[in-house]
Amino acid sequence: MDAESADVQENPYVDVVFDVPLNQVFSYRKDAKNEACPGKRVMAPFGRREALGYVIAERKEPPPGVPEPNIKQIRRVVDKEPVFEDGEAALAFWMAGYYLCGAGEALAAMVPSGRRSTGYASFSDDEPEITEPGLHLSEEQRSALEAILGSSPAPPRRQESAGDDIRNPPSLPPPEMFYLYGITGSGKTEVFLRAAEAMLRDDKSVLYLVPEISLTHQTAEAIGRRFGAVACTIHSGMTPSARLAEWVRIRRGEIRIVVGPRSAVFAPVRNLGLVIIDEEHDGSYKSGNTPRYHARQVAMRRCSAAGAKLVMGSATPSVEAWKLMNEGAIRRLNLTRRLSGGSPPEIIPVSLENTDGCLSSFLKDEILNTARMGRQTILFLNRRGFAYFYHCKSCGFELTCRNCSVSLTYHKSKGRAVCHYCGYSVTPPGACPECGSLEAGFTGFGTEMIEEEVRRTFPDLRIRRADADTTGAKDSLKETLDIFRAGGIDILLGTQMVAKGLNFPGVRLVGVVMADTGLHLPDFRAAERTFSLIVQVAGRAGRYFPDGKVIVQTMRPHDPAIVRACALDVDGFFEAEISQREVLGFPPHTRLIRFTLRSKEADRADRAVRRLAAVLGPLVPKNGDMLGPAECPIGVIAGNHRRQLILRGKNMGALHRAARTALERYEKNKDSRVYLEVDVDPVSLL
DNA sequence: AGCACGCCGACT
DNA sequence: GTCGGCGTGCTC
Repeated sequence: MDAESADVQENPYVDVVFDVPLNQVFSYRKDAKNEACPGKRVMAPFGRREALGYVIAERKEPPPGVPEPNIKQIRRVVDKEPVFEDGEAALAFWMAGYYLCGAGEALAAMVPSGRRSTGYASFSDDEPEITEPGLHLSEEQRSALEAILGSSPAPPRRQESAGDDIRNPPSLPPPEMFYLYGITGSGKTEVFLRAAEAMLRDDKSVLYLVPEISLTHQTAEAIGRRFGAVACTIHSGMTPSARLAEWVRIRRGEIRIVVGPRSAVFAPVRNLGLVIIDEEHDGSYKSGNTPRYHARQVAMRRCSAAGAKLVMGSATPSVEAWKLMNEGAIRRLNLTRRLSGGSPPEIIPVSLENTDGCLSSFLKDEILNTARMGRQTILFLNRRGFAYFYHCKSCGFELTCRNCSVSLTYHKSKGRAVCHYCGYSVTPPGACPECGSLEAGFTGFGTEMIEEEVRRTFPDLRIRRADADTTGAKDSLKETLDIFRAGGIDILLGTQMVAKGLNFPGVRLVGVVMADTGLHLPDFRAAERTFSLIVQVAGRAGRYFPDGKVIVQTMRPHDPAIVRACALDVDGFFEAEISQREVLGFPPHTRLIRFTLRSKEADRADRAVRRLAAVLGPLVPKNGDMLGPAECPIGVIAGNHRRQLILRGKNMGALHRAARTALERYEKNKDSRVYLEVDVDPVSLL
């Protein structure tokens, strides 16, 4: 071990980052056994405790300004072999800069938190690689594939070298990007798979991102069948140690194509050649907690660092992607034709304005017709609750959560009114608590109420509901869908999770019970989401029942988002939406950084947001502005009073600089019991 | 983030 | 007299 002892002499120290909201690197003397090295996790004395840290570098001397005696020693090394490398560390520092978090927080989000990595080769019981005999590609598919593969081979960018380079990520030109824009059933998946295949043949690796939950399994299975041993799914049901084991195999180059949700964008594949983002518009690509990263953004960064290509796909792109396509930064590849040749189903908007109850007579008739034909119906509700609230017709009183400022939703099975944010519940009062009127009660559309109405209206039909409440047991949804597929259910009722049922041939009718739930929300993406939902449902529906019908019930039959969705006028919608966003000054014409402050005590939250506004205000860049301080649209959640400040501008670089100095100057410890959260490129402003 | 230190009020 | 909530500061 001469080399090692020479190394101790050479580099007796290591630089470590921790999973804390600090933008700082700490140096330590190596552990007694001298196992500490970059890429391993270590336990180190940190303040008055011991904490898990990530070794990002070695060093010859103590860092400037820290005298040797102040330097502590690493206690214990967690991993036998490194679990990340310079490339990942560099990505973590880039994330820290972009998302304004600590580099350690970013690393903690990328590296699985499993126990120690073993260092032993894992069993390989995988089947040999199977490639399905080539189906014929359509003309459109073929030219899309050619475009992706045939474009100029990007020169491999330099390998991130050790040293300070890791900590100061350079800005890089954007990668080559493509968008498979086309309805479901137009064969996007096959193009993705062929492109992946070509990359693997070329000795490169592939990341295949899919939205959380929904499509993960079927895509993963398809890929496993096709690529066998090289494929690997990082499903969310994996234990941390299983995840770490897979992670280590990927890092060793044993696995070269990874399928998984958002976090799979970090998979440490060797020689990355291609990242695929399926259903690019899907909201689950944006992380909901601290490094609030967007997988698309991280993918872009990884691709440009590696000289890899990025291919996205959806029938309803995000407004951001649409704009980049128009500008030419993303090359659009149209898939306009269904492979099965069928045309999209008829989409019929129906007004609910003068309807008593939640089913229009038109929808009722169609359900009956469908049942008489021996076919099946799916009824969609886009969210739990929301419109189902306690309301007094005399005085206008509304029953709201005492912790959160949202309306309570009545759950008949429990006989209680429940808050969907914090779980608080009460027995609903018989008369209005304000004025005593008996003209008070629950109105609106909740899953349960619709179920009841459907049962009342169609006593002879077999009805089943599937949503987060009935699906508590894991396999219950699968079971319901199995019964449905077998024809044992006439009407399937549920939220987006029943979308899978659309693949079943027995389905003829799809009803979106209330398309505009959420349209009134104070969120600049409301129209985009509503539009997307309708088009997705319709698109998926049409794939399997060309003779079928989609009925979209709405309170606002003339709302442009709904009209255009029903006409499947995607271009028209985006054109209107983008100019609307421009008028209002919202993304993608501007960029946003959102600061939310929350506290159990309203006055603390108020004080904090005012102090932050005071430091941020003077730093707002030219041609930018600051929205707030204001109460968040959902002012209270689970007893936390929420305040927000939104920094808006044209140029993210300038916003970053302003935000960073504001965060430095804002002494957050002066507001105890107040929590600050920073969200760069927020998706929702609720 | 955690965690300790040190400062005031209010209790056995 | 001390217990404890709360503001402050620090982490190689």
